[in-house]
Amino acid sequence: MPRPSRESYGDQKPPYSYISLTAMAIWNSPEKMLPLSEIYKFITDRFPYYRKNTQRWQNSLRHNLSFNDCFIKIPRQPDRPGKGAYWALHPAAFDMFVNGSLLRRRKRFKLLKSDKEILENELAALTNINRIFFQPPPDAVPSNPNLTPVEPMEVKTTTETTCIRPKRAFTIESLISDDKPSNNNLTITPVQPSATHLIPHVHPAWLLNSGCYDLAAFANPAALIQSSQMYHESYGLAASEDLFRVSHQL
DNA sequence: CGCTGTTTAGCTTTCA
DNA sequence: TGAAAGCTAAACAGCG
Repeated sequence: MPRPSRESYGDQKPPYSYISLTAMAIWNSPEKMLPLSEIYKFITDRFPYYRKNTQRWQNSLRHNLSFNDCFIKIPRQPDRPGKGAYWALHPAAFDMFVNGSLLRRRKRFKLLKSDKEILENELAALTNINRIFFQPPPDAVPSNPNLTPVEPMEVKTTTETTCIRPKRAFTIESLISDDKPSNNNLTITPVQPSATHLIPHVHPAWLLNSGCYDLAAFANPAALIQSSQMYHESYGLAASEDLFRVSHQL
């Protein structure tokens, strides 16, 4: 018997957790990140059940976003004013769900404290980069002696940066195979950041979803581009297509 | 002021 | 049956 499609639940509550629904919404977005209001919209558009009692489930959903490390809050870029941040999926949270199912997760995705600190540090660095690159050119705004120029914050760099791509998501293979090191890991060596090396307008979610955790890679455009290309060729598109297919089958 | 985000608490459900 | 996962409620702070 064919399984019901997502749209066939009608007023019945869909068998997805809030985490699954949120992950679906984020993955269906072109940029793989959404503001809270768009996550609400995705869910209410597809699941009529959630068009009522909005206060209740939206509160639960916000709780899940804050509580679970699998969701990353990404500050808005200055050219995208609005309320609230963007939310993305942590790249290491790909294989949370049992047998590729969005019904129940294998285990809670929890970052180690050290990893969490690294991530926060990197997001702070990105916010700083955005501030620098989205600052209007000096000749575009009348000089105002009351404004303090933005001083670039020091971006921590390492001599070696490892970009860890997630295992191919939602396959039995990914669930049963070891996390043994492989050539899936790309080692790049960033150079010291400078104004000419930094890439403007690269969004945090793009970087995070490309599996590159260390934003020092910003300092080496060639490595960043190479990393991105390899990711998309071997994993990125396939992984997102898998999730998209799964979320449509259920 | 309403929305967003965080946190705590208590309960139910599911799984090993 | 205990632990983990999930759901709900609520209080509160910050921000646009």
